[in-house]
Amino acid sequence: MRWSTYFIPTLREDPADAEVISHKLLMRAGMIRQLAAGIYSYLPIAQRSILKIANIIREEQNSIGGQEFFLPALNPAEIWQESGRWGLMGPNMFRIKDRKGADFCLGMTHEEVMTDIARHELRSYKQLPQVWYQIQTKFRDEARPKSGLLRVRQFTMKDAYSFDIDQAGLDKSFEDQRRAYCRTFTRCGLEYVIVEADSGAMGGSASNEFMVYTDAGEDLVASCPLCNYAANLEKATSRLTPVDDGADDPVIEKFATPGVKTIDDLVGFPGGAPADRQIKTLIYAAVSEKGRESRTMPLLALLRGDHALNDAKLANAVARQLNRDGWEVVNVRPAHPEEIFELLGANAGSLGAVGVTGKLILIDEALHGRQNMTTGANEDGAHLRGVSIERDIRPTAWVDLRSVAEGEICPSCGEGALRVAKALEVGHIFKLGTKYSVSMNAKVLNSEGREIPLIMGCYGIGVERILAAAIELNHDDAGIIFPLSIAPFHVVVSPLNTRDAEVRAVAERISTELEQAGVEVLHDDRDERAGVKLNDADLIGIPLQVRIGPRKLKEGSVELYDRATRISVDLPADAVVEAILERMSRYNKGVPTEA
RNA sequence: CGGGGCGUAGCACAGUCUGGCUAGUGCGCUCGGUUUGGGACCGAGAGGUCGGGGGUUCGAAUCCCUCCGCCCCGACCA
Repeated sequence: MRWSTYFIPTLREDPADAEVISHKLLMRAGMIRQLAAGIYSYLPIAQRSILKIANIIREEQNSIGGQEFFLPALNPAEIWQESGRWGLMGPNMFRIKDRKGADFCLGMTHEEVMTDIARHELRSYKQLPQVWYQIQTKFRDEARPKSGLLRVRQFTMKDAYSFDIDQAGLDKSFEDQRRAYCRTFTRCGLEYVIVEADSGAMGGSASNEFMVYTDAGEDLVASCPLCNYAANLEKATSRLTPVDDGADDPVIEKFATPGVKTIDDLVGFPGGAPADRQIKTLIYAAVSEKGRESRTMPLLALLRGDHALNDAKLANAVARQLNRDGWEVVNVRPAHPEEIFELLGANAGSLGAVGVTGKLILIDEALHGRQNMTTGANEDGAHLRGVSIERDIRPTAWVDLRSVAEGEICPSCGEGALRVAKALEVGHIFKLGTKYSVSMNAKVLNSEGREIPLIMGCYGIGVERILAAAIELNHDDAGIIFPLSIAPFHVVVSPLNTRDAEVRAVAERISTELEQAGVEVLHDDRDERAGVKLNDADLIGIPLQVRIGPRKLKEGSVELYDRATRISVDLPADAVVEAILERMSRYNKGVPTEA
């Protein structure tokens, strides 16, 4: 490919509205341009990388028996209504009407379409298992698109679905995918970690996310440096060191606490208590919907005074309590001050659950067995001490509600101090079970002739996120450093002085020979100064570069430059093709084919 | 949806507070010349509904109203 006629509009300066590194470099390298918030055009070299990533994904899916489909992005409302997600997806789903006024949406994912095919075509356990996937554009009307390609409204996703007759089959399909994901991300040059993840309100059991550690990520991952425990903060747990509560079975005593509004206030208040001897009482409101009906229910969430509530854990716990009789919890939000006063007769700062009955009370497991605690008295300016939890509080359910904190002890090995770091989700696999097969009536006959719902798994990979993550992980002050496997080209051939006929001729010859050997070459035949060519080549991150200058060429040599190390070696001009092939094969051998 | 910021040439920005010459600067682009191993130099040019609409004024990029778009923080994110 000749650079002079190829479209790579590089920029010298960072665009004003780019914040994260991958966004700046994708723009500067001439890979993407923005069309609207969270909507990007992929220019030629980005498209080349994306096709390579997609192809690696495809090869690994095919290797575990996956069969590629291409499904409609445009979906009729009916199938989403059937699965119950037409309402659940809320404003995150793009919705349109056709000319007759019928409702359609743009697919955010394809459980519904796949399940629809499965229920029409799969009849017998003999046809199972099936692993179906596609690589398609997905649409999500994100409330806040951001960070270049990391959080967008239109993106490419590989989504796979497995259909099995039983749990053992699902376990195998899941494990196949897990291994295929490991190989996929490794081949793309990403360092990743597999974490335990929240499977969300959508149900399902096992759930693993594939995360890349980067500050550009939006998730938090807790991991143990001593064992292989790693979990999304929405799921992570830890072991706590016991707190000494002092005297057994004390009596409850009310005491005046004028002006005390927070846990901290009470720590410093005479006769108060340390934070880990207090009960934090938070009031939330759960909004549920059933068809067009909507109702709001207040609830109490109780935690140890120094512990932080995890919103995702609370939302899941509330859904488990309230999702029944067709009601679906759609939002769990902090209660408004008026709602709090109406519920407990006091204002935030003096709230507690002692003596509260007939309300939904969720209590964090870390409070098990605790006594002689201090909490609000449901009377402004007053608190209670000597509260023994099992004796004095009647919770609806004990649940895990708190976020683990850095430094707490690993729940798996019991020794390591957990670390918490930002990470980007590039893949997510989980066991769906029968949620969609039941709601959409996708059944097959088992070996006993009985009709049973298909057991499903679903497995997603964000294609552009792999590209962006690769850049977040591999760059320097000169630009992108692409892994060979997903680089737009393998080699840039740079004649450094295009006025020199000999330099031009050698560049032509080397480019042609490389192409004939199957190497993807970008021949920088532009009439530019050497500095421009070298800087552009570094910026777009092509792994290898052949630099041909008049001085060294007089002695018969050219330079082979390695983008990652920025080291170049002089080689005889007629030895460079072989040297490149050797380096490329060494790289390819370095990539494991088994996880 | 709440809070903050921004919108002037392809890109990055100045000018706006305090209304007034022909709306500037750098990069990029075109032409001519010189130059040629880490984003060259000289000269000459092209390129603008100052985000849209409305208003105030003798006069609006600048002041007022309104709408739109984009970025950041938060909420949200099967």
